[in-house]
Amino acid sequence: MTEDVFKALADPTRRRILDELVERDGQTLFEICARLITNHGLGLSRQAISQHLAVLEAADLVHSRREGRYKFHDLNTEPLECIVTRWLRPDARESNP
Amino acid sequence: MTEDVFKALADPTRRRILDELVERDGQTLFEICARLITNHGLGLSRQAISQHLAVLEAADLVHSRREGRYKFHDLNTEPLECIVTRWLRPDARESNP
DNA sequence: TTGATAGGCAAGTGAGGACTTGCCTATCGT
DNA sequence: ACGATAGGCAAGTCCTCACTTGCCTATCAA
Repeated sequence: MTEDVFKALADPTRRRILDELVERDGQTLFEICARLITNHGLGLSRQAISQHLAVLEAADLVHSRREGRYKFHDLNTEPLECIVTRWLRPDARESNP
Repeated sequence: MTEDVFKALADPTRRRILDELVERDGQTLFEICARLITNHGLGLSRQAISQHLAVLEAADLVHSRREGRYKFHDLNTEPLECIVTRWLRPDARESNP
């Protein structure tokens, strides 16, 4: 489960997708493709982005809702929190009361 | 630079190494090999662990200091912080005053 | 109903990365 | 000096994964 989060974040393109979703939730596949090409110069096929979104969904970093022929994608940052807490030292560091 | 952090965290074995270092700093290569096999059943070659440590060092997640014929490895959790903050929404969430 | 739009499924290709194996260097104890 | 210990370098294998290509399904507008 949390293993998938690390794999999902390993790819640069997937991180760019999260960058786009953090600016605006509810984007469709085509919108993400367009924004990746205009904002980052990433000229990838639609199918490539679709597969990336599937990986992000499997990692629970992206939630999707289908409406008609559109499928909207929302960012979910919750799985990111356990990444840092995993390697926090038990001994008091800077921000421990 | 921060790109290397994601790549470093992508591998399960490297995450186990960080798990061992968070329990005790200053372990040598052989100590890490031994602990991986006893605590996690990971029977990898010494060279494999050495290469993993090199990746972790390149990502600045591990600092190393050489003393005589020993090389001690210390954990550095600092690069982990920017991972989560990258996708934090500007709009106030739960922990925003 | 027809055409256009939004998305999905499946197989194939190519490159990067994890791991091994073999050999070499450096430091310590006796 | 010698053997033992701790670690490094380099080439080779194998497999995962990112990406493409081709074709198929579903919804909307005219």
